[in-house]
Amino acid sequence: MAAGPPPRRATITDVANLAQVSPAAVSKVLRNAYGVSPAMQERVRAAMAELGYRPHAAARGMRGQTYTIGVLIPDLRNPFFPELIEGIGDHLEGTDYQTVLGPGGSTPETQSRTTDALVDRRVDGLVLIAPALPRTRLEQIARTVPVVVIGRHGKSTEYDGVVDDDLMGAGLVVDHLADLGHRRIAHIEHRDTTRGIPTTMPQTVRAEGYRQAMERRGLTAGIDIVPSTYSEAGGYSAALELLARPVRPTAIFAGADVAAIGVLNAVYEAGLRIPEDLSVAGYDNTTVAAMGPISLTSVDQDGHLMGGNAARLLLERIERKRDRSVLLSFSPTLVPRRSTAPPPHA
Amino acid sequence: MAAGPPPRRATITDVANLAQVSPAAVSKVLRNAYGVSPAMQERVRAAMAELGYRPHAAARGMRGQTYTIGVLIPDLRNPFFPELIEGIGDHLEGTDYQTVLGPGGSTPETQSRTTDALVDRRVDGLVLIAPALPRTRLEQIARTVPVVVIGRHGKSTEYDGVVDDDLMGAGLVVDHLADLGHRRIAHIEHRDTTRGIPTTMPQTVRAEGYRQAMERRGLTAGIDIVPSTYSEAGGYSAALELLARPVRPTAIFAGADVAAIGVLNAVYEAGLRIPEDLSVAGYDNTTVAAMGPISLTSVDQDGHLMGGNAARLLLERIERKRDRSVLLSFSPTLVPRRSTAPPPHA
DNA sequence: GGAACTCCCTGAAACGATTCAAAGGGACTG
DNA sequence: CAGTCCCTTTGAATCGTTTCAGGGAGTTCC
Repeated sequence: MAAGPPPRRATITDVANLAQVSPAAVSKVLRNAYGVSPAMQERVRAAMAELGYRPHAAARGMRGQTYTIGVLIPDLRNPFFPELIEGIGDHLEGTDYQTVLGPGGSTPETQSRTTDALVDRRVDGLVLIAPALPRTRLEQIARTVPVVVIGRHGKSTEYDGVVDDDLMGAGLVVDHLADLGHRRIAHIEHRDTTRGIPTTMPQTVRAEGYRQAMERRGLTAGIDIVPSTYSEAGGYSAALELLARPVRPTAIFAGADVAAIGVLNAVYEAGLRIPEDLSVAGYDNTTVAAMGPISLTSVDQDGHLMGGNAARLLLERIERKRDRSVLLSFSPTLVPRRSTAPPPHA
Repeated sequence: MAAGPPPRRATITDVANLAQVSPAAVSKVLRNAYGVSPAMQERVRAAMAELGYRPHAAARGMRGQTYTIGVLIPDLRNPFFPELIEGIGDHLEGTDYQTVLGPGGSTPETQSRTTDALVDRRVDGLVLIAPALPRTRLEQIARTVPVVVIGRHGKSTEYDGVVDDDLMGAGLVVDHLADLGHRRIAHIEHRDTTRGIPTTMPQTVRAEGYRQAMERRGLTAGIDIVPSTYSEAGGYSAALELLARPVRPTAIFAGADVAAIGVLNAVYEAGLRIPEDLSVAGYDNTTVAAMGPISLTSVDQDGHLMGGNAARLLLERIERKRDRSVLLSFSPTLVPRRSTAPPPHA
C-alpha cells in the first residue's frame, strides 16, 4: 500500500513511545528476555509491526550481540563449500542469527585480513572453512570470539573443530582400487609452497592416508606421490608427468575432483581410454563428478551435515552452554562410478 | 612475540591518550579527513600501531559509515558468480571497504530476508546479483542505501545496473549454429513458476534473443522453445523431451551451461554422439564448459569486468560523485568448442 | 500485619566511534 | 599593530541499543 520512502527508520524509542512503555522494555521483548508480561509483549509487538520496526544490528552490537555469524570461505569456486554454507544456514534458520560470508582468498594474508574484517564487524561467532592460517593465529582469533574450524585435523583447546576423516577417505579409494586389482596406484597431492601452511591441512592427511593404505595392502612398492596443486592445471601437469613414467601407474588417485578433471583432460588428449586403459578417482564428490560424461569415482563428505554441526557447536559456545573444546570427525563414503575398473590384462 | 590474550580491545580513546591528542583527532586520521597536520598524523599512526588498534566497524556505523559493501548472492553453486565477486573484491582492494556476502537463496522471500539483514547491518552499499525481486522492491531498497543490480535488464532511476547483453549473446549462438548449417535449433529456457519473478531476468531475454535471431536468419519454422529450469535435471528432462520429437532438432541451445550438462547426460544415455549426431551449446562459459571431456561451446561474459564496474558505480554513489542512474551493458563473446559442428548429412 | 519474596517495569549509564561548532594559534593584510 | 583569515585541534553531543541497579505493586508466609 504505502510506497513512499520512509523519512527515517523507526528506532526502539519510536516503538517505546507508541507502545507507551520504556525503551528498555522494548529491548527485552526484542531479545525474548525474562520478565515481560504477555500484555506488554503484545502491545510492543503491535507497535513494532505498525512502524515496520527493524532492529539496528550495528547498534545492538555496541552493547550486546550482532546476531551475525561470520563464515570465512577461501575459494568460492570449490563446489564443496556451498554444501557447508547451506548446512550452516539451515541450522541457523529460525534463529535470530544471520550468516555472512567473507571471501578470504587462498593465502594466509588475505584470509587473515578477511577474518580481521569480520571480527571488526563484531560477529558473534566465526566459522573458518579450511583456513590456511597457522594454529597460533587461529587460537588468537578464538580468544576474541567463538570459533569453529572446518577441515583442519589438529585439536585445540581454544576452538572447536569439524573434520572429515581424510585418512579414512584416502584409504577407501586405495582399497577400492586395490580390490579391483590395481597395484601401481599413483596419488596427486596438493603441496603448497606458501610458507606458514600447516601440516594439519586435508591434503597432507589425504596423502598420508594414501601412504598408510598402500602399506597396509602390501603395495609399498607402488607408492608414487606427485606433488602438485588441487586445480585443473595441477591435475593436468601431474598426469602428464605420470603418463611419461617408464612404468605407468594403472590408476591415479587425485586428492580432489578438480585435479581429477585435469587428469581426465590429459588422458583424453593422450588418446587413452578411461577406465579401460587407466582408472581415475577423485575426492569431494562434487557435482562435476556426477555428470554423465565424466562419471568420476570419488569420496563423498556430507557437507550439509558438517556445516550444520559447525553451526550447532558455534551456537553452544555463543550461548555459553559449553566451555570445553570439541573435535567432530565425520566418516566419508566412497562413491564408485565408471572412471574406475580393473586394470588392463588383469 | 606477545601471545597473551589482549584483555581488552584498544579503542579510539586509548589511541588518543597514548598519542596525547583528542579522540576527534584520531577519528580524523582514521578517515583521512581534512585538517590534520603531518606531525599529528604521524604520532597517531604510531600509537595505533603500538596498540594494535583496529576500528570497531559497528561503532563507526552508528554515526558514519561501516565501510562494508554487501553482496547478495543467490546461488553459491553458480560458477559465474565467483567471477563477479572477484571483480568486486579486486576493485575494492586498497580501499577501506570490505565485501561481505549474503547467501540469498533463489526465492524472492529468502532474498528479501537476506537483503534486509544486510541493510540492518548498515552496509554502505549493496550489490544485488540477479535478484529475483520485483522492481518496486528493488527501488524501495535503493531509496535506503545505494544499490547496483547485476544481471537485470530493466532500467531504473533509483539504482544503477550492470548487465550482459543476453539478447546479443543468444544471437551469437544462433548465428554460430546457423552458419554451421543448422536449421532446427531448439532452445531450453528457464521458466520460473514462482510468482513475482520479473520479466527482465536474463533467461527471458535470452529466450527472446533466440527467437529474434531465428527470425532474422529466416528460421522461424525451426523455433522450438522448451520451458524448463537452468539446472542439470532441467536440462536432462528438456533434452529427453526434445529427443522424443518426431522430427528432432539438430542442435540444442541451452540457456545455461548447467542445463547443457544435463543435455549431455541425456544425449550420452541415448547413445547419440556429440557433435556428430547433435550439436549442443550453453551459456556462461563456466569452467565445466572448458573441461576436455566436455568441451562445450558457450557464451562468455566477462564477470570480472562486470563485477569491477559494479563496485565502481557503487563507490561513485556512496561518495556522492554522481546522482543520476546508469545502466552498463557489456557485450558477450562466443567461445566455440567441440560440442558444435555441422549437422548430420549437411 | 509486617517482613520477605516475586514479578514487571523503568531511568540512566554505557558501548566506540563521528560530527559539529567553536576555540586556539599563526600568518597575512592594510 | 590591530583585524582577518585560515588551518589545526578539541569538547560535547549524538547514533540506537543493551545493561544494570533499583522502584513499585502484589503475594506469600509466619
